[in-house]
Amino acid sequence: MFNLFCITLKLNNIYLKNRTLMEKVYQPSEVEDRLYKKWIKEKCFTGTPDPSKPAYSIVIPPPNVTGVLTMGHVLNNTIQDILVRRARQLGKSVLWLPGTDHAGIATQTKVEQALREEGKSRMDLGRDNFIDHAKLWRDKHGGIILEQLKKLGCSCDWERNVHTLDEGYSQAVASAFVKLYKKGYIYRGQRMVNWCPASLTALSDEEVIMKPQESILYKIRYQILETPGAYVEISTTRPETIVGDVALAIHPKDPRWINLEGKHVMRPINNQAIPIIADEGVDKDFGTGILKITPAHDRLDFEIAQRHNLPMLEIMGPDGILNELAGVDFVGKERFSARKLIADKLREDGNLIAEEKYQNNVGFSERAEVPIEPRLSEQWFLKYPRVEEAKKALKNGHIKFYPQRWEKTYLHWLNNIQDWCISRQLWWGHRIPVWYKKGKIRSDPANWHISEKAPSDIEKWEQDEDVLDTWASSWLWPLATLGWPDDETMEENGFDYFYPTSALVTGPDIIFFWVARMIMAGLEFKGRAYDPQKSIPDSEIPDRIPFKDVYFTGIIRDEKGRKMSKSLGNSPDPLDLIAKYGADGLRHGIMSIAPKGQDISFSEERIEQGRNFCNKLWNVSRFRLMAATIEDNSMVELILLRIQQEVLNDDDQAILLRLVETLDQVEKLYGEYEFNAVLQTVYRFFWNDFCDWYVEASKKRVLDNSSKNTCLAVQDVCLRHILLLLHPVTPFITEELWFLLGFANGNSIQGVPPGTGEELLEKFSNSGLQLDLNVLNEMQNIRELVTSMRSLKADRNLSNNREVVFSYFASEEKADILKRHTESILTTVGATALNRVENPPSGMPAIVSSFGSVYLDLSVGVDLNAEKSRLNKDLDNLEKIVKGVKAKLANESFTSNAPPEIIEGARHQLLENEAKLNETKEALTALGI
RNA sequence: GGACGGCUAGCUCAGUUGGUUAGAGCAACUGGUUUACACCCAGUAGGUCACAGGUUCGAGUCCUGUGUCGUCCA
Repeated sequence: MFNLFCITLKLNNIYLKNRTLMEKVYQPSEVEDRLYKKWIKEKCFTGTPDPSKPAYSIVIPPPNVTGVLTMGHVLNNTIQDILVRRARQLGKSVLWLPGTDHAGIATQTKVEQALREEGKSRMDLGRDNFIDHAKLWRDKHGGIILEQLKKLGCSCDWERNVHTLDEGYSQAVASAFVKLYKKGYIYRGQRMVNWCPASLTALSDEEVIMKPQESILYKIRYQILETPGAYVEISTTRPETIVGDVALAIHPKDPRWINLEGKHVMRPINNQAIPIIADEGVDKDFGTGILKITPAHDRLDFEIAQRHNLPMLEIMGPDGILNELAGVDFVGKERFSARKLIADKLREDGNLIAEEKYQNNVGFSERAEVPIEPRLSEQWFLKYPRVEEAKKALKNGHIKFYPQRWEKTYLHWLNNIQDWCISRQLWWGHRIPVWYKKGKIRSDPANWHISEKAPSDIEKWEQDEDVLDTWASSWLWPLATLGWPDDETMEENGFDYFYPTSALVTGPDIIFFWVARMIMAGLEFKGRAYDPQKSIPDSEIPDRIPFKDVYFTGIIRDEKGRKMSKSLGNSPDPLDLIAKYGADGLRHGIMSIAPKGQDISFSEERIEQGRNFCNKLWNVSRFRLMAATIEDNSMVELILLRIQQEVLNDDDQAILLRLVETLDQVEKLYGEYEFNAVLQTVYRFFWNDFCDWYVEASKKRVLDNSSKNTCLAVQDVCLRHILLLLHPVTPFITEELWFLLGFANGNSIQGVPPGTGEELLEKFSNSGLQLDLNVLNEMQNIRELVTSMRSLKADRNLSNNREVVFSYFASEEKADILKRHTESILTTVGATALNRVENPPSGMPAIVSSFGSVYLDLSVGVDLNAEKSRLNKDLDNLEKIVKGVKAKLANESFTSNAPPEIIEGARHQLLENEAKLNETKEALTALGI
């Protein structure tokens, strides 16, 4: 029995010992996985409406369900995680709502590609089978990215995860379509659209990327029928469309060609007489000023043809292959080979006058990366609702953009807005909720059934085959993820509490695709319905907008400045980086190089720095634990109780005052989304002030029982706040240390506010601690002195751990200050003595400081020439400064115009530098040269 | 063609209403195994702030123009 007791005790001791024995190098992987599991288990990320607290909500920009994590995601989601974690610390009730996007074209393309590898096409499967197949594929590959986000530490409410093809979401999409249709915003029409011959679908203008291309400009002659032997000349980059020509056009005010109007020319391919017309739309300055009109294959030509009642000759199929109307020679030819064939034929017939290299802009399909084809087709279009209100929401400051400059881009797009082609000839997506009477003409609205529900006599109807543009579902994201439009679901999800969301974090590349459209959707759908002709009252705008702040991140580029993309293969795998540097290291690294809205050039070295930072934090905590066991650190007030005012020295006061400053600066910077400045500020305080100075200076004091407790308590106060300030950026290590250093008392760091500088000062004074503000400036001078003294040693090749003796020559007043700081000076410089002398000693290397001259006592020989040249260099610099400031002060317009504090500063600067100048001269003399 | 952004140390970037001698990290170089950390410490060197004008007592900062790289729109 006794033995058993002993064994248990022993085991307990080992356990306790292991718990406080920290690894020499921080090992993130075990910590991160363990803590994430704990947080999930304790439901720390659950977003619950709590009327007693302010709400804070963010909806994730839904990544493509079948995508994988990229560096862009890392940046974007780290920022969101920082925001929500900070909000939790500040006592808000927080929801970060995650989800994924079905990504219509992108996913369908991938699935079809996989099918092709099996030798099948989607047509072989049929629509229903294909969709089942795609769903399986989605479920297999989908969600990988969500698991990756968890690895990164993202504190989303995973139980709320939404996918755009979920049933509820799909109903929201259908409902929005019906509502918009009923209000007259949606119409069906035969229009010129951007057609992607690879994906076989229409695209919106936003999905077309204009790229400059090296093309050939073909100059072609057409014979004028009314005057045999006479020709006109036109220029085109697309000769294959000649077979679809129905006219030539001139500008009505072009004197060169006005007499041609009404005459006819012979089309040089598939010979046929076509008229010459005059239209304002013709560009007089392009080529000869004569335009060939191919109405079915060009946007401008289509408009001109409509004005002149010209026939639409469609010569190309949806797949970009020429049809029988192109004539027997060209039917079945692909568009680019047809271009060559037709050019050859023209050349053969002598109708091709010239071929010139020509750079023009060609529209490419964003997804399929092939040139799009303007094509006449029947599609559904949306006339955007609430365009004016969307402008107003920004102009009146209800929505704020960070950085602000993106406002211009947003407003410019809204000012030039075009109707949105929302139908896509795909299967993967939200099927358009429109049914047509079987056997009747589809273009007649009398034969339409437009509703969220299929008609009851479904056998007499057939549903529109098309699906909606993915963005026409994701523009409802903030609404539908919170349950809109179903009242009961909205109530369940806390819609009224969490909407409008607090912030949106996204890239400026989707400002039109997504941001602007979400704003319009919010304005249109949130709250009561307004007649399209009636604008929404200003007072309602703040409740309807989907988010208040929009933070646009930069684009991550590689070392060569190229955008990181999967196709270039220049993006590292974030999971590899996490394995190598820890999620905290990655987060810290990426945030430290991400200035607000500026592009980021990625380099792995930065991530390494993030890891190093974590390791430093780990080790200084380890050092703290080695100095003494932790007492009750669960409240600042308890830590402060251990500080004795009479023991508190200038180092203590200075670091506490710097902490107060840092708290205020960081608070301000978080509010301005200046994350890299947050990190810079914390870095300076933590590394330069706390580790490099305070901890070093206190090493001896910790060994002295009279100062030990005070000194460690000051360290604890600093560490506690450093952890709190950093927690949003590096959640794992801060939580781990929060427990190890005894701040937790069983509770997570997550809900603890860092507090403001003012609050901390109040706690100091409540604990009877007085801090002298003058100490900060004085410590700055002391640290500069220490740097000079170290430099003096280093110049003599004395390693910083070699202890030496210094003496100084200074006024009574300065000497008093130096005496107060002797201990930390000796510790930090590595010296055994700092003695005041009555006269400047000769033959010793010296430095001149704001406290007077300091001499290094050397038993070893002094290189007099080296000393002399060093001091002369200082002298030159000082003379330059003194001369400059003197000139400034002698300038009457300066002394009469500049503010008093600037003049005072200049006078002070002059005095100080003159004193240094004199002392440097004396030091030179003292060297005896 | 229009709009916006960048150009500051070898590299990546700070520099917030114009105001004392322009800062940091990395890299380089020198020295260092002092009871935290070599993922570290100390020190050194390195910049005519893209260029040209202008405003001002004073410009990296404001204005005009130019160059250059990038993004978006047409």
